[in-house]
Amino acid sequence: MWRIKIIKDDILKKIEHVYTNPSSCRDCRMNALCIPISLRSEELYKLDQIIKRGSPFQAQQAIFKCGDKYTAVYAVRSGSIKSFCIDNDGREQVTGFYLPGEIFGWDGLAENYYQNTAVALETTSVCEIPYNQLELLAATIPSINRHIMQMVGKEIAADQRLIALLAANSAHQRLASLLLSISDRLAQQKLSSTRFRLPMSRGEISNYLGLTVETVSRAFSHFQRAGYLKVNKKEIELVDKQRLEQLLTNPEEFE
Amino acid sequence: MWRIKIIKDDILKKIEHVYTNPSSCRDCRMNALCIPISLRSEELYKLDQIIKRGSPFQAQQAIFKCGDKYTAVYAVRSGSIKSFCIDNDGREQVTGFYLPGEIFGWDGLAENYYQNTAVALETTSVCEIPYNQLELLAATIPSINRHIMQMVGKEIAADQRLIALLAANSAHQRLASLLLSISDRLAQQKLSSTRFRLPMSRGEISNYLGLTVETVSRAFSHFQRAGYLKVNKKEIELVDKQRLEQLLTNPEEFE
DNA sequence: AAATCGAACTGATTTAGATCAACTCAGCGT
DNA sequence: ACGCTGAGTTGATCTAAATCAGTTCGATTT
Repeated sequence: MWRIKIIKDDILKKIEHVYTNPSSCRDCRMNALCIPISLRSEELYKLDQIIKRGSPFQAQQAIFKCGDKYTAVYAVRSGSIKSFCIDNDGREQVTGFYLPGEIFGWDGLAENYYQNTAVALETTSVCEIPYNQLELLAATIPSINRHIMQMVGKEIAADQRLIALLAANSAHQRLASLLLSISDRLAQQKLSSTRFRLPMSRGEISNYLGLTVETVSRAFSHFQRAGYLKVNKKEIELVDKQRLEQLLTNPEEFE
Repeated sequence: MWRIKIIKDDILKKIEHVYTNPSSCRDCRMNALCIPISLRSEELYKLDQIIKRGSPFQAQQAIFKCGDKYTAVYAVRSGSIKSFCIDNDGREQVTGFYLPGEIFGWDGLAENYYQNTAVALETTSVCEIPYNQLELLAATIPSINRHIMQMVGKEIAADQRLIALLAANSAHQRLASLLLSISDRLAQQKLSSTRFRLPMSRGEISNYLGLTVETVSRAFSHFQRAGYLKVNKKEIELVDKQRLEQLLTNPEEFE
């Protein structure tokens, strides 16, 4: 008991890595998410060939930095990523969180340089997909090209959802929306959608949602008092998911 | 004199249309913006063949609606477009404004259905670029494919800039940022970047910026009093552009 | 020219969330 | 065991922007 307790998160993640690190897309339990289901086996093989699987990143380590030459997009295999840019007044602005099975790094497309910095929130393994090789592959395999466009489209859709959230929603709605989004995305990986550990700090959440830490903290407390969820630092249990969903559609009652 | 004054904007735009409507990309004065400069002449010809140039849209007319099957992306030839979606609580949320030379409609990529509605803000001509034909073209001409990815990348970059704006900036900063953005984009078309007519209403601006009409109106008045610009309904003259730019980087003095 | 209507502006009041200021507590090194 | 540190929470104010309530002005109708 005691022995297990004192093992650090980072070490646990490394152990997990050894047991979950697949050597090919075929074996990867994420593949339904990041690869077209329709891909035939020889196509999958070709995609497999160009993907680089490096050793995992430590917490706080950058996968790429804003201003780096754009060379690849990345799929999260395990762990999680935050992406942020530096805005006009020089402060960090978080633009996205990426969970296993999700692709990040599309922001380099326009200028050939990344517009964001991507850092690991915890020990994180990623698949690196060199972009010029992917481009080549896309030119020969139409289904891959279509899938690429779909993934890029998802990034646009996610960004626009965030715009709508920031433009028109209250602090409570913003936090509820983030929690529900994480819950849904975990469900897609067949993980528990009601009990999970947030990989990011309160500060990162508040920055992402355009709020202050204090407001986010109070929102968490409020939700807990109202019985919608249970919080213990980063551990979250969604008790009344339906209620949280109602909060998004109804600007109405909350006491 | 009198005769000219009573001609409606819409009619003027139609007259303009007759004289500026090009029959091919080669003749279009926007082409430097919406077509890769690197495109060789036979490639340009092929692109030209697939583009449909319909008759102009009236103000308030929809180019496509949210939920429509995704068939094409569009380039603004003249006029302007607003794009909006319906958010959780059923209200309209403006996600973008598009000026001549800009491409809209990428939001259909992920789901094969448009996530937004695009409507003309005034009489507006667009080039329709059927997507499956563009995809075919991209597969055979690498430079077109690269250009497509670049345009999509621009959309992502623009969305992320808006996210940063909404998450971390004051009402004054948001409005200043929009005005400067429009100014820059007009400059790219070799139009006046200091005197222009806003195609959208105060309501549309405020919705886009996540503010109320009153706040936007007050911000305009404030800027005028401070001598940064002159406003007359939708006519804007940027007098002290530098000052507006400083506002974005400095959360400091404003009286 | 009078009446109507809607977009934009302005003033007064309210409020959600920011800011400022303690305080708690888990992890860490010594 | 003993401070030390930094993330997180909580409470007390303050303020930017929302809300509510007219007013102005130009265009449209009659």
